[in-house]
Amino acid sequence: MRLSAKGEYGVRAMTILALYFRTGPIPLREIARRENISYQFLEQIVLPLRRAGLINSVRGAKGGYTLARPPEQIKVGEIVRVLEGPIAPVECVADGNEESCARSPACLTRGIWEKLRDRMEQVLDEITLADVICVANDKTGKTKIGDGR
Amino acid sequence: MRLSAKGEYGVRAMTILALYFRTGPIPLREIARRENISYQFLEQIVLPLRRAGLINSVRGAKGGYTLARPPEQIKVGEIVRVLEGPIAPVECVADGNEESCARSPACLTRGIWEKLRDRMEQVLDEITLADVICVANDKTGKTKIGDGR
DNA sequence: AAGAATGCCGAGCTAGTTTATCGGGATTAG
DNA sequence: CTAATCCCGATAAACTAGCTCGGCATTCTT
Repeated sequence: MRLSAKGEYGVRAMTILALYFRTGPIPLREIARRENISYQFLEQIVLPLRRAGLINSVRGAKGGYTLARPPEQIKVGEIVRVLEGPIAPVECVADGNEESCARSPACLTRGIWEKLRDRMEQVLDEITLADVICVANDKTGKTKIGDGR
Repeated sequence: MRLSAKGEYGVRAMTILALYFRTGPIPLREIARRENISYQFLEQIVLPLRRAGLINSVRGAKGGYTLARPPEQIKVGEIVRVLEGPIAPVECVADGNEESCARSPACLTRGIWEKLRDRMEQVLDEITLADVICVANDKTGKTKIGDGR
């Protein structure tokens, strides 16, 4: 039940971009250094993020990456879906798999995974990058993320 | 964000055992056949379940496995934890890892994963095997599992 | 007592995935 | 022109998931 490093690194990288949203493009090397991630691995991670339209790139010297939208408008769930595929504990409840499992006409366990999937999506889609970096400004440090409902 | 086949098969197998809870021990071959799982792979799955005390075994001819407790007293979360390890989207929020991440004194993303972990545990620990097989008896078929709050 | 049905268990194996690394090209600021 | 940066396909190393094998131990049935 784990995220891969790709997903984890991706969310961390997007968080850095959110912190510097108004500061102009941030180069990948900077992010790699700060988050202690292999630069070349990080390249592979931002590629799909850019293709998915979550970030923009500026080429050449003084170039780098910026969020394509303000932090309040980027949900963690979006990032995770781009890097990890559909959020689902088992394959048969991913995407638009509306039919029941092939193997069993009435799969008893399906309901478990549907419910788990829904709750996972709910959590990840209610937290935006703004929520994540908000904790950084809040010096109490105890604030629960995403509790503003 | 997927369960491994081990976890999925394990929950399916336990569901079968729940269905036949009062019928005496069910042999593994029977479960393997019904659920279309490799018998020898299933052997490896029930081994940790037995060691964890979730099921009992009866050796010899007419032997097999039974739930160690009635279905109402076995949570899906227990099964998943035995087969997949701690329920946590990233390693650093698994188990009793109370300290923040080693790499960053104040990891901004940690809160996301803690919240996701808590919700996942909540779902899996509120569904018992009795809830799962209950749907089998309820012929409306539309009943949401675990909605009895 | 024999034989069949079962559980118990360590070892190995294969294909795929994950996590990088390499090498080089394209673009742009200064 | 040069350094900094993004772009991107190919490859490699390590790991893991998902089985498979072989054989022993126990118990029921005949």
